[in-house]
Amino acid sequence: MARPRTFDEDRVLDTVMRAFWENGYEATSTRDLCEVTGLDRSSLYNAFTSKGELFRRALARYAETMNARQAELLEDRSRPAVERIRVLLARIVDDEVALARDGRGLGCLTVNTTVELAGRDPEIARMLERDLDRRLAGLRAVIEEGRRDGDVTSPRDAAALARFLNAVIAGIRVSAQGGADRAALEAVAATALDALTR
Amino acid sequence: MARPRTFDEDRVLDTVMRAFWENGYEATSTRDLCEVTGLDRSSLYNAFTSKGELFRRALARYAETMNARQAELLEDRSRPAVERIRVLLARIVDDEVALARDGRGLGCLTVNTTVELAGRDPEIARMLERDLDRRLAGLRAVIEEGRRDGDVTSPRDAAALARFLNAVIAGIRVSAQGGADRAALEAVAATALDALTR
DNA sequence: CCGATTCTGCACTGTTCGATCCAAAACCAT
DNA sequence: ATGGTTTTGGATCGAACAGTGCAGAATCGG
Repeated sequence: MARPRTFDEDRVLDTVMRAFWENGYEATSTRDLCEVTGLDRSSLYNAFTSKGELFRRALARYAETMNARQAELLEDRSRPAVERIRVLLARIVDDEVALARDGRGLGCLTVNTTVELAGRDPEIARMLERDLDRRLAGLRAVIEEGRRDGDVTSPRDAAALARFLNAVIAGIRVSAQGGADRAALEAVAATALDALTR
Repeated sequence: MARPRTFDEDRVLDTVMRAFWENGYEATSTRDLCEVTGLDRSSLYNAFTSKGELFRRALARYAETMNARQAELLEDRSRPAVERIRVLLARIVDDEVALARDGRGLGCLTVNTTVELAGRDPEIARMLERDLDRRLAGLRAVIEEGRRDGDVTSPRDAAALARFLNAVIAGIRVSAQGGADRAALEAVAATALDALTR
């Protein structure tokens, strides 16, 4: 063994993730990353090999964290299934409002990355696709549960409704980045629920 | 008068717009723009002053074109109002499927720009906001019409439903960029309509 | 305390970036 | 044709980019 790291890898990843989240991949330079982490470029490259790899690590961590939070909420048996969906949407709205800067939400790193990179980076596209599949599966499970409870009255199949919810969530995120205020975002969320409980 | 342009300004703007649309603002270099337009950098700068200005011109043209297409459709009195909304969503799905490359949609330049630039470029944010207001107004008008016809049965106010539709459209666009196929996009569109006609 | 190993700071690489300069070519009105 | 004006291509600018090499500092097992 030899000289140990002076930084915590996960803490650095969180900081880096935030920078990419706020400004996107292309607009964030390795210098920017040094500035926000307080590390030198050597240390960064020594630990993460390249800007692209660092981004992939940060994206993976983001997806992991967010998916865990969502799963925890969606699998909470103490609430009816439809109520869990309502709370999920409410939390997304809350997050967008809370993280807003200059009246604009931050959006979601996976949505932002889908828009910026999925079309020209196959590896990123693959990561996003796996994450999407997991999220859709989680949503579908809750929707089926809600249907058994009698709360989800829409005749559409659960996969379609899951797709719909996922699209609405992306739409809420983009709307927040476009400057929509809390009331507008809540209206979108409430209307989306109407489609499930019609 | 003196030597005239050898290129058509609008044709160049269309080509440039397409490049920005496909790869984003940051990832498109002025060299790339020269390549796709066949022009030299001098000509580009002489006609459009800067990369940023060129982008703004291309974005304005995109928003103008798209808004005109949408307005034409939404104001078509030969169809019931709700039917017009259905056709609008169908066209968006069609476009995403038609313009797809490697199984991924192109998305929408205004959505892409909202995600990439709205948070850190106030002038772009202003442009997008004006465009959004116009689109929301158009949607609201059709929704109110549909309500008078008795087809829009949702009790939510028209502004909220317009916000909802706009968010769903963005969600469809992002989903297409994420690799969703035609069936998935159509499911999202159909489910969204359920919320208006519940 | 020492030797092996790893990390860190700084200088530096070559490349590409957006943007500019200038001379030559092209055009129009007269 | 000629003069005035604009466009065009090519060279070039300084700055910023992602990434590297290296010397020395730091830390471990022994």
